[in-house]
Amino acid sequence: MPELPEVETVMRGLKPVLEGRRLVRVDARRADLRWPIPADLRQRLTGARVTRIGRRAKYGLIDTDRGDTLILHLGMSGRVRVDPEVDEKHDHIVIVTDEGRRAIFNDARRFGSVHLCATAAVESHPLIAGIGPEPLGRPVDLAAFKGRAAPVKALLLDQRLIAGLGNIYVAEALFEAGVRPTRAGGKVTMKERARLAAAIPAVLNRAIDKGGSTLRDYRQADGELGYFQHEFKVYGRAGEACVGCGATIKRIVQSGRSSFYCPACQK
DNA sequence: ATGTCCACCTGCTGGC
DNA sequence: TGCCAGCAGGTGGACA
Repeated sequence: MPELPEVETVMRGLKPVLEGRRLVRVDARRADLRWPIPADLRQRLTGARVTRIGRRAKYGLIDTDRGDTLILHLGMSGRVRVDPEVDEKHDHIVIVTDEGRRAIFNDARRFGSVHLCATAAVESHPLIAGIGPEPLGRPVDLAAFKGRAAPVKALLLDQRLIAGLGNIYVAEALFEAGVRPTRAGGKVTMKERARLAAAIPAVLNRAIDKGGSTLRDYRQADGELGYFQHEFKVYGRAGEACVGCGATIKRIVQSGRSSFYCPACQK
């Protein structure tokens, strides 16, 4: 589920559950996900009060009054359930607050991760230090495309250039900008870059808005992909008619991953 | 530096 | 509760 909008949705869902609350129990039910789960997770978090819920790129951030930040990555299949009625396979981390509310991190494929880091050092954490600027709340800068031979799809997926895009929203943003995923970054014109710079936050914000409304409806922090999927214009729609022109959406494989685009609308 | 590929892991779907 | 191939939202690290 997890590109920027899904992570944002999950963290927004956790905010009313965790923020300001004291954690009375934090358990890890296995020793590692993608990376080892900190052995002192329980010790450092039990009894701490959550001061802030945030996000950086696709990382969820939970700050505590002890100066620690829990850094959470959802990987490919990570989900968070709030106050679930039943346990599920792959429930790895359980957080219980002083109000008795529970947040459970479930990740079947275990590509997700959990780290603990001093709050003041989050931006210099090895996994976060190299990440590029956030695409929301400030202009997206695509100057780094200059001179690059790699396909624009690969550049947009590179978290060092822009934070938060994944396979789905890259496809959607490229469609909205009318640019084919195969174009070399350096050959994307200034005009196209400007369209892309506008399309990226637009697509992400629409997805967040959808997630938010679903979140309110279901009172869940479960960022399950599904909110926005009915609004995808190209992703997963190979063989279907383009919503813009009726041409058939194509699927190609770039560096082992699916790309979808309209051969007529995207140049 | 840049571009490309692989590995990590489980679950689901569709074809046979 | 059939089997197998192919697919899936990420990304660090190893290569040329």
